[in-house]
Amino acid sequence: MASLPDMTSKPPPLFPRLARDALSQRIAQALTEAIVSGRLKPGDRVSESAIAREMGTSRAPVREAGRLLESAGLLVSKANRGFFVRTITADDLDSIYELRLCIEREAAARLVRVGGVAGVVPDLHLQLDEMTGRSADGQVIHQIAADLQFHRLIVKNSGNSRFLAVFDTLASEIQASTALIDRVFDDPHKIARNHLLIIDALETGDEGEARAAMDYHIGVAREAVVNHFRVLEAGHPAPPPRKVP
Amino acid sequence: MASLPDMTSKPPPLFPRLARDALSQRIAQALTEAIVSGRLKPGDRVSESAIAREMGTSRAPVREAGRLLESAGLLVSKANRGFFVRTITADDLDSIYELRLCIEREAAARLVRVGGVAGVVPDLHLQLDEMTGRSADGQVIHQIAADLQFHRLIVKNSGNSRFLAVFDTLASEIQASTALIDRVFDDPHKIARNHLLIIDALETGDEGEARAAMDYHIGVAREAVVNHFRVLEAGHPAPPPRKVP
DNA sequence: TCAAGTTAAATTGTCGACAAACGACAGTTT
DNA sequence: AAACTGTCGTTTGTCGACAATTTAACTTGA
Repeated sequence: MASLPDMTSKPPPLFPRLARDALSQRIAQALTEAIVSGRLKPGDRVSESAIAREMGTSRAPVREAGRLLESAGLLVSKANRGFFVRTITADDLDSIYELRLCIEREAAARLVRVGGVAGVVPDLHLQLDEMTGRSADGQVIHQIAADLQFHRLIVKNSGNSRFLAVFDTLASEIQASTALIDRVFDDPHKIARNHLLIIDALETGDEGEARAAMDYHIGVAREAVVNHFRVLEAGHPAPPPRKVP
Repeated sequence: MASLPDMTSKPPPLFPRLARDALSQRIAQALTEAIVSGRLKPGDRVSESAIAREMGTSRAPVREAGRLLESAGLLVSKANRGFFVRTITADDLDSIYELRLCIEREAAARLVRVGGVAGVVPDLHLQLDEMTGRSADGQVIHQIAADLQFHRLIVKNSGNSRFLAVFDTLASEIQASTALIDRVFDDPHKIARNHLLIIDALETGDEGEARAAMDYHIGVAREAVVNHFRVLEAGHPAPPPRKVP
């Protein structure tokens, strides 16, 4: 369905009508890219005027982009001080993973309940290939992105839009925080095998199985990531904020 | 515990830091009040210029307030069209309550786990009094607010800051949607009794008991509210948007 | 009468400018 | 020497104005 050409509206949406408002969004995207890639580090100041100067726009759209990323959890704003890249502690990450666990556990169960498993399994396999492919060329960031995308597919197809909204927020925070990590935790093929277990659990058609698989999978990731950050914090007790354009 | 004076931090926050940025926030608060009180109805347009004219400010802070409420889920923005009061469907509410269930179930269990029950029970009883008091004078809106506040206390003291962040978003959406309701679902004293059951469960010190109590309590509310909205939707298939200053 | 095309009004997106607020540094006092 | 106070430069919060877009109102034609 939804594949028939729509005769009622204009013929070709050839060029995706780029709304004027897109300016804020493009700025937001550029900032996001800078954060998840690690060019902007936690605690760094994000100056409205500096960004505006660099990008050749006024401060207004930069401000909007900042607010956008603030609600996405990538930036924080101090009154009369401006925006700063959010500093994420190990405790924060633990809270994030605990919430993520609640969401994804239910999402997996819900996906089974509404009978949407068969529809997503092919996409899940595709995403898995992407994941192992990315890890081959040492692109840790892209590998993590593909990993999150795998989980996102499950959440999205669970049918609860709020689950997806929360997941997206958490995912961007996780992606941003893992920008500091330069090594993979596990052998890529082992990770792929773990994800296969999730698919298997989904295909049993048992809600309890699906929940349990998610519980285990995310629990493992949680422990690994949080521990990694705890030792990082032990080494860098208070990283001094850098001034970045 | 948590009752000893904290010697490590500054003594008293004697004067509460009043930031200049408060302007946007005051506008946001005024808009929120208008929405939850029902003066602004779902689908209504919220014009930047009109609001700015009325409040005697420029459009910039109004815009910020709009973005703030957008991330809070009270408004939606269409490109080049401005802000509109979010229309919430029965399905939306069902999704919201399902998410709320996930959060609060874990929050209750977590509260028990970290041993914070004794610290909040007195506050919970105070909030319960507030709730029954409000319902006496027919202030349904305030009663619902007090109800949400009760639940918020539990979430807040659970110790996971993300739980609270999500809950606050959901709470404001619930509060806004229930602005359309003009009658109480249940006898106030029955509601109070139901909340007492939650307190009892928390005091058993058993995580499973706490979870189960929340499951039941929120499940009942979910069914009542969602059903109420389904019949509302049957009557008002597509309420036409009103133009409001 | 209704439909489509055209014009006018209103509203948003963006811009540059101004004043208040903050952080830093220096000077003064105890 | 330490702490407080005053000044200075930088950055944000806010403002009014302009350009682009949408909405409506109006005209025209079948």
